[in-house]
Amino acid sequence: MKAISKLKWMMPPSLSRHFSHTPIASRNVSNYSLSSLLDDFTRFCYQRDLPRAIRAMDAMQSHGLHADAVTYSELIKCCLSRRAVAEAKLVRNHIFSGGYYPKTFLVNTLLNMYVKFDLLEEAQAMFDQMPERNVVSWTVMISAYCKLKLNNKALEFMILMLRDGVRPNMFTYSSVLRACDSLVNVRQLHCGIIKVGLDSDVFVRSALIDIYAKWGELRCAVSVFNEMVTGDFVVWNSIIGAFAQNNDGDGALNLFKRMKRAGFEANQPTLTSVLRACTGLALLELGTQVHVHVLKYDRDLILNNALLDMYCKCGSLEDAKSLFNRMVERDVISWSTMIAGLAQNGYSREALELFESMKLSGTKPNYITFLGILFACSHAGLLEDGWSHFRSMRNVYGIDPGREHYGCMIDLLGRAGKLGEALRLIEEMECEPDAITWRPLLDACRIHRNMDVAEYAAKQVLNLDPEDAGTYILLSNIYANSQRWEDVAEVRKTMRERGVRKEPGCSWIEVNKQIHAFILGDSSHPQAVQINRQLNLLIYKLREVGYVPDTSFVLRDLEGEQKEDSIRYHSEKLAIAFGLMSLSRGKTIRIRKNLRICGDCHIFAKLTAKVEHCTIVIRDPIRYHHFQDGICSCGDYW
DNA sequence: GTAGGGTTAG
Repeated sequence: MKAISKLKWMMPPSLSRHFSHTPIASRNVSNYSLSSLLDDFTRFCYQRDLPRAIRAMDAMQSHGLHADAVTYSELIKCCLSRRAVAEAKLVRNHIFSGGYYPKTFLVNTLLNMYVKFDLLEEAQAMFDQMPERNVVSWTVMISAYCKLKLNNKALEFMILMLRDGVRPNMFTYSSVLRACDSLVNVRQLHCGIIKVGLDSDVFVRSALIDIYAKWGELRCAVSVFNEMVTGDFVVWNSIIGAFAQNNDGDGALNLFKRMKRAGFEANQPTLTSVLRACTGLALLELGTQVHVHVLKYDRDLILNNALLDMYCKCGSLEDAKSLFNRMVERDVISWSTMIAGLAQNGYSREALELFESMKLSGTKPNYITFLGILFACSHAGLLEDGWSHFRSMRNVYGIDPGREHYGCMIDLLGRAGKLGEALRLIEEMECEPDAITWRPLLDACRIHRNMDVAEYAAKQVLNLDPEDAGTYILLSNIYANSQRWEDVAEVRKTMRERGVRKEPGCSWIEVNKQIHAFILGDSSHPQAVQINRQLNLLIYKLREVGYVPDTSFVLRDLEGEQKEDSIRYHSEKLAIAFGLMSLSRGKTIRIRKNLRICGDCHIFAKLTAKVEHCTIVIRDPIRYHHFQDGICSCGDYW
């Protein structure tokens, strides 16, 4: 009897057709109790009643009884959904306690279970012992390695699979695409996909769009998207996310409109991508509009985090703080976003206080949290706090400081004028210093006018990043300051030879949900004449209260020979003038720019805020300046 | 029957 019940499920396919699948009870009435044991087990499995199913399984085991593979797979699903690892192991042992090797499909289910429980080594051991592996077995392993970002391993498995004569299907491709660590890889796989006609599968399509976007090939992503005949909302989300990721906020927003016109409703991932696009463009008005859509998902953590970031990046701290306080659930990302947001907007003390609340709340800070903390310390010149948080990273939280943390500390020491200590810290670093490490030291040298260290630091940056236009200009300015004209000429020659071009200063402002861009001295704006008139008027008014253009900053521009004239038309000044004339009184003027603000524009903005009784927020690539009543939130320290 | 897609902080 025992033997028959075992054979019922473990029989090799070739033999099983010779045996009847008639219930055991009907063959032998005296074994009725065994049959009911099996029935109980089956029922509990399908009812997802894990404790009773396990008890029934124990009882069966003592009689050597086994159920069919589908029932076991139900039980495994139940263990998975309850994250019951110990029970899952009991099930595995029971399944393997028979005389035959279980069916491939059942082992695949077990494999998947190990992977989901992050027991990859055990999964790998089981995979190695499998007498036969089908496309599912291979795909489970490949997608497990993809998820762990062990890309090489995933691609290696793909090759082993092909050598084994198993053909990849759409499941395999949609997983393995993520493992591509070069565009060449993506294209090779794409060829294979087209060859076997799997390019029409929507999963494969969204994976292709995603990976092309990751490698910056938006055009390829768009062609994959355009080939789609039937709509699919995840593919829409992929392409919107692709544009958002590649900093093409306009493209993302246009697609979002098209998606809505095509009759697809925006869900959380869509809205998160759209928010990311608004964040990148600092579109507060549009972002606030998206907030209305988000209300439907007001408990969604990821979406709230994206919204929080949008408010921080748009420099609207009041909205950010009120959202943060309302959030029912907060994770390390919410806290880190809020801390970094406060720090970047000049509220360093508040950022550090929030960090204390975070610790009290029981959320563990991570690598990124500390970047915000150290940024807060460095931008407020809090030397002691900086050191103590920096040391606590390893001592208290077991996080090894990375280059970026060292960069913050070097920034902090450098700004405090401790250039020697900063240099020593670079020498002490365990990781190789890179351009990001040297650049803050270079900035500090400029502030403290230490030409020797500056020259050294600039050369280090250019060794590591020969394309860094800002550093060439800084170096040439340092030489110019010391009247070393031959060296100035040499730097400019190197720049020309290497084809390095200075990015022109550009500022953006949102008026009536339209973005207006201004470039240094640009007169292409339809209202250029009025803007110039407004700007001149403003400068006249500011001179009355003591504004003197600070031409020493002109030295930062290679093209700055015309001195006062060139800074007069810096892009942020044009944007401020335009904001004053087109926004209603009392509305905050929000400007985003691609380069860091110069000292003259900083004074200009402070005085404008005072004279015109308005608030101006300028976001540069690193931080934010809130100008109000003649002062700036950065405390003139940036 | 078992395996696959889109979203958040530097």
